[in-house]
Amino acid sequence: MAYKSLYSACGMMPQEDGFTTPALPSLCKEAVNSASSFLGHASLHPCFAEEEEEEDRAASALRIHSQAEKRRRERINARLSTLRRMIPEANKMDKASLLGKVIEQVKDLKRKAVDISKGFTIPSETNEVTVESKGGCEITTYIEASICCDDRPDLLADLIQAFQGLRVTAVRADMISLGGRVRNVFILCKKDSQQGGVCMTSLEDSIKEVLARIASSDVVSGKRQRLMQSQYSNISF
Amino acid sequence: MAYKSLYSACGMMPQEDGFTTPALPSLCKEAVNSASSFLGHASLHPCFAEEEEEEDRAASALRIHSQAEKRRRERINARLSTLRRMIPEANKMDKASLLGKVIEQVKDLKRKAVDISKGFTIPSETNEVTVESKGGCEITTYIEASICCDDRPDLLADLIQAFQGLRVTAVRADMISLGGRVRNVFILCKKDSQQGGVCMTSLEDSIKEVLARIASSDVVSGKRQRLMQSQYSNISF
DNA sequence: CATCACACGTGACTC
DNA sequence: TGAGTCACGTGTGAT
Repeated sequence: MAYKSLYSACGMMPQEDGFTTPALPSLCKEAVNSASSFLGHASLHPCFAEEEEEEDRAASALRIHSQAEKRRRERINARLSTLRRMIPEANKMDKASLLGKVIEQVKDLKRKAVDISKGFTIPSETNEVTVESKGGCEITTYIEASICCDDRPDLLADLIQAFQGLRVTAVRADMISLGGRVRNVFILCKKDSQQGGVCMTSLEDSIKEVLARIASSDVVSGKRQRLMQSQYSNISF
Repeated sequence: MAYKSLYSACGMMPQEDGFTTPALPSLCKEAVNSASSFLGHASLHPCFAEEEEEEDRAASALRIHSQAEKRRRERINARLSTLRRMIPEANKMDKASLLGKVIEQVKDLKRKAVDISKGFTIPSETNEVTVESKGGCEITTYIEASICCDDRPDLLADLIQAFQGLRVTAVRADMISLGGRVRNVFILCKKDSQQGGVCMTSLEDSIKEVLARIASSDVVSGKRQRLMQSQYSNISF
């Protein structure tokens, strides 16, 4: 009975959904016609006569099935084209390549978001100093230096003075203060382009040493009351 | 001739790829057998005899075609699976719903990234000062103040001093310096909890005035050479 | 029972 | 022409 499936409901072909579909004329109607005429030609067997009444039901079931499947395809393809609209220059790409680009995008956005919000972590209770060399471009290299310590009015001035003394300049700085504690993250690079003058690791060590000294010099009393005074701290991904 | 497509190469069914496929047995072989036997029954037409030799080629063409199509499906589904792995709790979702979630994720990440990097826009050529009251929580209100001007060594010190004079404190600060220009964004709140002491709009006006004065006081010569010294500036979405 | 979602094979089209 | 992509209809299992 499998050839019965050739009696599909190709009678209606909506096909007026032109968003990305190349509007195939779907020549299966001819196929059905030729096959049915051939079978009609071979309908000399009387054993096929009593199946006429259930063919209608089967045919209508197949028709609504194919319509549902078409709707499903349209749903998926609609999502796919809005996704294609969101990805730069993905207008003429395979579905697979498009999805690959989407994966890349999501990974990239997540990584960027984490990178950006790295310096936004809430200041911790313990003093912390990290110095880390970042890649940078081929001309200059960058150093990411972070310090987490008690806040005080002249902390920033001390840091600036320290950077000037080390002949590095901050091209990027993030500071978040919360209840007496502060966390600063700087992206530093060498001041004048005296590349290769001093060893990179020794410069990092110097920065680390200076920052540690600044962090531990709490002039004011150690602990102040901690109050959640900033809504800008809970950036979660 | 469309029924010729029933002679497909269902003889080999690899089907050993089980990652997500429920391993359908693909009963089209029965369909082919029944159909072919039926056609064999009706092969009383001698005009079908000379087509035997080209049926092999057509069959093999169909086989490699279906194999290629299977590979294509596998590629798409592999991307879909990795995408499903990246979206939280999308393990049991339709393809369409999964793609919807992906769209949502991408939009959300882009929006968050833009929100975060709002203060991180590259310093512009013209001086700009904006002061804007942000919502904050019910206890304190925040003021977002940004200044874009020429960079100079004591700019930060001037700003800090100005904020101290206005009795506001920065709970959050972003600074980006690019080629002699700098853009600073501060989230300010009143220093000691003297709420309602001064009118909010007059405080904003004072901040704006002070920042404008600081921005326009270029002690050094106006234009320095602009060099692209930071990779952290071109955050594009 | 119907409905839904999936994989499959196939015809049409493009490069 | 041959490899690759797409939409389509269909069979099938799950809910």
